[in-house]
Amino acid sequence: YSIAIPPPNVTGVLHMGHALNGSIQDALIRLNRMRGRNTLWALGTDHAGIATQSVVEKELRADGISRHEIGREEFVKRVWEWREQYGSRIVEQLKRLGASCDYERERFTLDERYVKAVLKVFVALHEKGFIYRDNYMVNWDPGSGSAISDLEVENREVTDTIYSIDYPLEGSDEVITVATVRPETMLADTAVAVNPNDERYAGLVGRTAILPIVGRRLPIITDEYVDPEFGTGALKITPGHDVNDFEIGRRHGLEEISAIAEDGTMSAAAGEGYEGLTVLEARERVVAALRETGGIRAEEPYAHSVPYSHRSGERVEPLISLQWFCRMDELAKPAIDVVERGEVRFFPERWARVYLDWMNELRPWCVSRQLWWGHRLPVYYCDACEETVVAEEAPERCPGCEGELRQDEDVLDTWFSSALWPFAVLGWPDETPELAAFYPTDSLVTARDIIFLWVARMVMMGLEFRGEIPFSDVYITSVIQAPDGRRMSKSLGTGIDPLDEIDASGADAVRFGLYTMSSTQDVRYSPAKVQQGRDLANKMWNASRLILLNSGDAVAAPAPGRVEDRWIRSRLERTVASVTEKLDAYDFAHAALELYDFFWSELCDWYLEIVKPRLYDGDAETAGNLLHVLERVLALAHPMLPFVTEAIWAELPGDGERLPLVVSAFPEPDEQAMDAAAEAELGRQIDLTRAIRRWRDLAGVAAGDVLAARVTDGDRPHELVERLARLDLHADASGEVLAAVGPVEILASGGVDAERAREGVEARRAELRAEVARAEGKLGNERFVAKAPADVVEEEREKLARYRAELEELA
RNA sequence: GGGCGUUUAGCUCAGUUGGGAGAGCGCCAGCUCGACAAGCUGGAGGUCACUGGUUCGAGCCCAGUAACGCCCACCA
Repeated sequence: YSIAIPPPNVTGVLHMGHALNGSIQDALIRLNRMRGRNTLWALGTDHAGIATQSVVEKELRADGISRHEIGREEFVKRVWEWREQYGSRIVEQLKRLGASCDYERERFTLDERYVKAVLKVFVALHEKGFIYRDNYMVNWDPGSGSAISDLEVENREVTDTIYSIDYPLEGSDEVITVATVRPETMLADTAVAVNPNDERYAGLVGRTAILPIVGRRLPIITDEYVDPEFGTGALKITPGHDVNDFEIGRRHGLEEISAIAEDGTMSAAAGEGYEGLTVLEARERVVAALRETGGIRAEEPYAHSVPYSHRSGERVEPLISLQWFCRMDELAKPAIDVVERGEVRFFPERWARVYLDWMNELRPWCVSRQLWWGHRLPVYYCDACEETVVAEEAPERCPGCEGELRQDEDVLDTWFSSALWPFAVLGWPDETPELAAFYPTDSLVTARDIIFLWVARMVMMGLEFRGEIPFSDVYITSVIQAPDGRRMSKSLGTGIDPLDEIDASGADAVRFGLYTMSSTQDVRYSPAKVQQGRDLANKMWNASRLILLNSGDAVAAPAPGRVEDRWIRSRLERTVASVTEKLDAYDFAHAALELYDFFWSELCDWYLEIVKPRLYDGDAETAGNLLHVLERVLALAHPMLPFVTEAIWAELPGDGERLPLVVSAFPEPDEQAMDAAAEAELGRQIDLTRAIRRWRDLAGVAAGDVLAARVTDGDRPHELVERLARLDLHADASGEVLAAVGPVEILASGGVDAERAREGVEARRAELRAEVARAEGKLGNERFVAKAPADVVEEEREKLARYRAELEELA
């Protein structure tokens, strides 16, 4: 059984997402390890190209140094130093959570062997023709000075001014009006397009417009892309700076002018008076120039979505750039199949649809980044003969002309290396024993925001390079929001540090809280659930102390005799079965809550209270039964609450051969111990106890008072009722009967206010009458009796009989 | 523009195949009962967003409406 951890960034610090994710993976790993499976939780960190480079760059800048001053080699050296110093922070933090990763085998995506894997994949995909170099429109992030992929772009709603601009027609006084929110891009316009079916412009097609300011002649062309309903129905075409215009330009063979340079300023192609200006300055100047000539017909505010870099937060500049791309269509096909066939399953299921919808629309992936920190492309150019060599090992000389070779400056997108994680973390491309034993992995536990960035690409690469799926289950965790429902974020000040929570309440408490919060939807962080976990851990400790301090020399052994002993074991085994089932189904919330209910209510509130007197008397059978239950419930709880269970486990009696709980056996539900009769019998005693307690409260009987009572018929209540409901069944049985609760008649005695008792009884009678009326109404409905299933009707009749009986008894 | 999710007790959330609405916290009342006040006992509190439909019966199924949230998308 294996899990490859989603490798945290080396720059990362543990946040609530990691804590949830780690708690879940750890429960799965511990569960399967205890089941005796050969288990690996592979650990490692991600070099995180842009993030890490920015952190180190920022540090340098604080010292007044730019990375360009010290050069690439020195800069990369500094990043490695940074990584040596801080890179293991998050790993240490995972330990505090109790994550039982394989810390001995920690990997890093820039390890020597990992680099080998990345280069091998790049070269192989290049040989297949999937990876190629092209001059193409990319998302340029001026913040990081690099191209980024479509997935690293986020669209934000922005209100800009939309300008309607008149382009004069050549040889006429007429104009054609186009609209734009980016007037500065007109400097690179090379056409005007209209819809082929737009009759308004039919006469203009084939004529020429004159680009204001610049004076360039623009052909008026037709393209289906243009929406005649939108604006004037005429569209200025800027193939160099707009994705759609680029496509249209390629369709029509238009000139591609790059008026904006990669540094975010206007290039020489923008023309005199514009070169060197920032985009915004250029915009102002273009608008001013147009105003002067009356070229602006209208300007109005316009809300639209604009691409921003997910990394740097700067506005993305679409521009044409020479980059390396990876064609995805053929890689996607098998990756679609395995999800459609259910070989890779998503939990919750609906994410499979999201995955498939995206996979069916895959466009080429821009994999090159203009950074220094990362896997440098294994691509070598010969300036002498223009040969390009793609090879894992750098060749000495150009194979064509023996000339000098120059390695490509770019590095790969970080997600390119992460895509190999499930097999590269196990040592691929070497055929290691780990790879043989643990690939494919079992569960991938991750957040939904990287389904495309990471999950999909791992499936594609796993199938391409191992011929096998990388994992069979993908569990998508909830997103944990701040308690007020906002995003948890550092900048908003809404973040909650899991380490602070661990300090305050303990790792088990935080884990329990996170399990109960986990859901199929987003949830708000609930400090109360963490407290519930802290209380449970505390309860486990105290209950264990009670048992261990009073068990003498007893050894764990199920006691056969008493109904309550059989009852608790039956409840235990059902809990074992149910909690296990929930864990296997990734239903951690119910697993945790069912454990809580069993331990708190059934074991502590009822069973311990029932057996206390015998335990104090040194009854070995009772102590043995308790130890038996305790051992099993500790083992059951261990995957979720490792610390407190292990600590108690160490205190259990034994001959010193007891293994640590972490490597002890996980309990299998024992069908033999499930005892419906015992459960029914004790259920009756508990109901009766609670009914009498309720009566006492209604009647205002002081908590400490023992009530005189007697039993009316042969159905004698168990002695536990007498004690837990504080009755004296051996008192003088001749007093006035104040009330009958089931088979128990409560007699008048000094401490009871008879009048108030009557009120209490009357309140209960009113409840019962309402229930009787409800049941009678239902059974009086002929159609219900005729159409409802027989067992439902029968059940209703039994209820009615029961309520009538109690109503009569309650004199 | 398309898709997905959510709407249940004051708060945060559960509610399996339709068959008398649940938990934790909070609230009220009462408890030094030899593990635990981070505890024990009892209790109050809900036209399950809205409208219509199917059904003997709907929190659950169907259709629609509203609000909130998320994802995807090239409309100047």
